[in-house]
Amino acid sequence: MGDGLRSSLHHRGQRLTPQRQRVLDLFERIGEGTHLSAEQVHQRLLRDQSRVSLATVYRTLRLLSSMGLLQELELPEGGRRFELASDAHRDHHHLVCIRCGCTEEFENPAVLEAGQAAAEGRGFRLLECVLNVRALCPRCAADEALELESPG
Amino acid sequence: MGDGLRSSLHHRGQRLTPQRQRVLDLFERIGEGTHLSAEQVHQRLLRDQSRVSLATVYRTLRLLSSMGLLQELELPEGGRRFELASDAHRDHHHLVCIRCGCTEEFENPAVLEAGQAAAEGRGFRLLECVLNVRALCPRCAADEALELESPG
DNA sequence: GTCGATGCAAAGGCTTTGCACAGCC
DNA sequence: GGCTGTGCAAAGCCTTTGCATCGAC
Repeated sequence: MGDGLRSSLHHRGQRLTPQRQRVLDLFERIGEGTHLSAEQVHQRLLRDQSRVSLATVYRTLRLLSSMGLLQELELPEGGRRFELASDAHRDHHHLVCIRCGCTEEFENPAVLEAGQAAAEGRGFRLLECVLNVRALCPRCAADEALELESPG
Repeated sequence: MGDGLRSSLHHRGQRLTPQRQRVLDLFERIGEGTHLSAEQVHQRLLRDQSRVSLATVYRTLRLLSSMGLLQELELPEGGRRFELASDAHRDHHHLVCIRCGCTEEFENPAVLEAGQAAAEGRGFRLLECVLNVRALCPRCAADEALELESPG
């Protein structure tokens, strides 16, 4: 545990520090489906008695993303968020409620195929294929229907 | 021209101002495939002798997006950008070069179907379905290959 | 004439950066 | 021991907001 990270870093002439280890540990502990902002990562580490400065959290999130260990979500609402990017979990997509912010994940090979077709047809080399479905979750859809009946 | 916008605004108790007209005009003039940031909108309007403050540009972009006349892109790199959201142009997707930022658009009904299936399966009400494909364009892929051969 | 919209400048949030010191290799 | 990484605070960027004035209806 941690040696994979260590050697990946060494290949790049970089070092394994306790801070980097703690950030990656956190994401591994909370599992694949959870999306955290830099601020949330910072808060959780403080709660765990792991003192890491916010600046280092930002630097580490960028580093781990560039190494492919984390993945940045492309959801404009609510700022940048990151999640673990495990192989088993790659090419999954997000269903986001625009009202309460809750997210569900799903997979569908047709999406990757569509991205590949588009990239190949234009001579692009595909790197990543991200589908975001914005929607209302069942609860928020019900709430909204109520508000339309009796506004105010 | 402009009366559709006027009556849409009046329905909401809002007014058609020259500034709002100018922003929408700009997007209609440049066509569907072009994505502009708030700053770029501001610059173009200045160039056209249409004096609109940057604050108003921001307010207007948000307004027109909430009315469904513009659509915000979800590309983290390079800040928020907007494009015209015509019916004929809905449900198109973006192929983005992460190196030079150039974008291509494409359509593929399989993407919308995937989004609909995910939403329906979980009881969500689908609003929008956005696929972003990150890739290297032919030129940047070639440049990168060269750099790997002879770094520095 | 009223009430919403604009322009300006200041404030705000989030993120990055400069620098001295700490600590990994 | 050298050189990368950290922490802190300051700066930076993009966006929003308060307020007086303007102008659409």
